[in-house]
Amino acid sequence: MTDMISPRPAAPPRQRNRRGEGGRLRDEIIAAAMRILDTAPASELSLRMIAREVGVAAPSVYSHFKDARALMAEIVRDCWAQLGGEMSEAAAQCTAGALATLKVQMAAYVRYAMERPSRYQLLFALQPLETEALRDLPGLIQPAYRNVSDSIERFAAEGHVLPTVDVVDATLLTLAMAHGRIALAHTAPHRAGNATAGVEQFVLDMLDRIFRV
Amino acid sequence: MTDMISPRPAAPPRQRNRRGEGGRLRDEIIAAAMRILDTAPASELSLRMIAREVGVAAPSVYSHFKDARALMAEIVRDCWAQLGGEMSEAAAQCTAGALATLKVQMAAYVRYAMERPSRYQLLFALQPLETEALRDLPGLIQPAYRNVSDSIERFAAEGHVLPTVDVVDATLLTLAMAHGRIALAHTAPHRAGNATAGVEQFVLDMLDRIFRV
DNA sequence: TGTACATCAGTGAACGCGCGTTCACTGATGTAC
DNA sequence: TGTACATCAGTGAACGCGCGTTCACTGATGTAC
Repeated sequence: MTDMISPRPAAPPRQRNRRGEGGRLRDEIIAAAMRILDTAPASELSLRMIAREVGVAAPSVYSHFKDARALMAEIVRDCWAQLGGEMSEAAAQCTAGALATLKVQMAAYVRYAMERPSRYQLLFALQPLETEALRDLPGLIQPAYRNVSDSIERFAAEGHVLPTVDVVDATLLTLAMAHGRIALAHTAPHRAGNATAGVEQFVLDMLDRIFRV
Repeated sequence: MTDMISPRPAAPPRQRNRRGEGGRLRDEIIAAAMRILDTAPASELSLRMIAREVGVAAPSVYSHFKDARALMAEIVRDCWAQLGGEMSEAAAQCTAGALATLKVQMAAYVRYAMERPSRYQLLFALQPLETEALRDLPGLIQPAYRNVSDSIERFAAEGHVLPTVDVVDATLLTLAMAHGRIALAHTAPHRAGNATAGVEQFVLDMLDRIFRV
């Protein structure tokens, strides 16, 4: 009964790209991976599964990615970019002070993590890949990290005293607190307070308390 | 070069248990799993690998565990118990106030997570298992959770005002902060401050600031 | 305008791997008589 | 004290699965003449 999870429906028949447009497949592959992550756990993602979702034979992937690892690395990269992008977008809408901006950014962070759990989990599952393709990890995290540290720096510039010795520590505290709370929610999704709204509320409350105005 | 990770050495020849002592194998299996987790990532743990480490044929495992899932669940269970146990042990040594006890407990938590990263990661990797064998998850986390919430309750009883609305939230904040910081360290192990001592320092500092005396 | 041809996008079959699981079995060891 | 036998601890071979990867290939399409 528990195992009667619906198998992925077969991809619709696909017509091949026109002559100089083979590059489109690359985008289709990434898009298919994202689609899979919307309904399956990150651990199920595989080259063959992605090829199936696109509606293409497995070897076709090799025209666009060196190997499975490179493909996965690219997907991770894109997820980090999405997360950073959504945080920046949220910040851009916010004209209030630094703390308000930080809260808006972190609300976007929480929503990404809670609404696309598999994508979010992939961000921290890169151990097996790390060895080569993701040497530039710091660069990947950068967009998300920067969103937070910029706001905190602005917060300090507004004349507030930080709850930590420096901006780096305050940034780590902010991200650690949010990531930790999210991980607990993901581990026990049905507990009270572990839905998106509850986690978002928790994180925003904590930001208020940590950076008490 | 990167892939030249030493393969696990073959297990020494094993002599079978005596007549009524077949049950010993069960313990050997769990012990072997723990040994594997000392050097391999949690994702590599498998029934066959464990059997190999014990020095026994794969089917032998089935005399003691219903299937691979039940085996994995038992391992997770044991890891939670270890973590809770080490926290309690640390607390027992501490005769000072509630905050000092909490710090000692969380220091034990951080050390477990940093020194046995694969075991720690297994604690939060139970998604695939969760469906049945780990319905009692709250019960598993309990020992670790209880350590923290008991100390915080004592802290409040000492007359201090909590930094959150209630004990539950303060417990979540404490665990989320620590877990999040640890996860960041695990994701980028070679960054400055991400060694055991750095993470422990961070967590203890934050506890001081969160529960500022 | 028609045709030969190079190129491009993608295929199908096969490989070896490690996995979980099943099955019929083996051989040592303790026990009953 | 000796022997037949049941039981127990564990085995070996085989299964199907999905995976990543390789290889030689096919067939449509645009281009050159």
